[in-house]
Amino acid sequence: MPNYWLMKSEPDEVSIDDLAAAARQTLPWTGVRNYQARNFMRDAMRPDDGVLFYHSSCPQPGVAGIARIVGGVAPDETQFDPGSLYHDPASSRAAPRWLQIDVQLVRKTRLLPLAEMREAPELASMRVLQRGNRLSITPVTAQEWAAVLKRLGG
DNA sequence: GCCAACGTTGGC
DNA sequence: GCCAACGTTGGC
Repeated sequence: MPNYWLMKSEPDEVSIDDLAAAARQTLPWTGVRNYQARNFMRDAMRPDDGVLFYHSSCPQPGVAGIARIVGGVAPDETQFDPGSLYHDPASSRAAPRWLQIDVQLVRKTRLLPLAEMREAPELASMRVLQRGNRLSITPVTAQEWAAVLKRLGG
């Protein structure tokens, strides 16, 4: 049985349209620098898991599309790149600290705004909506997944 | 730009 | 291990 996730991305960096334009509509999810989020990738994410692609830190935050996990985890290449914003000088190829996983577009949807999510009783339990949540990757229950898809119209 | 909330760092 | 200081996230 697949798991479900919500993954935040700043559209200025990687938007749903960037994912749609990528080769095979697939991009490596790089730049995660939080251990809890990393551990989700390492321990719990599996190919074919469902992903709610969420736009954050932008004029219209919310779910912008559906994606899925493809392939397995690998060292996040940006941690080794001194020119990257995500460079981590404390990490090494011998003992990589950060991981990436490939995400493939399933379909772009209408934008489901954060404000609408907050008003929806059936979404009230979503981890991303909990006070103080800052995780860039959060688990989504099967019930929440179904409710979001229903609200997105399919 | 503001600021609440949280995670990390580092001195002790 | 404690905890203050600092940095980051992210909505508004």
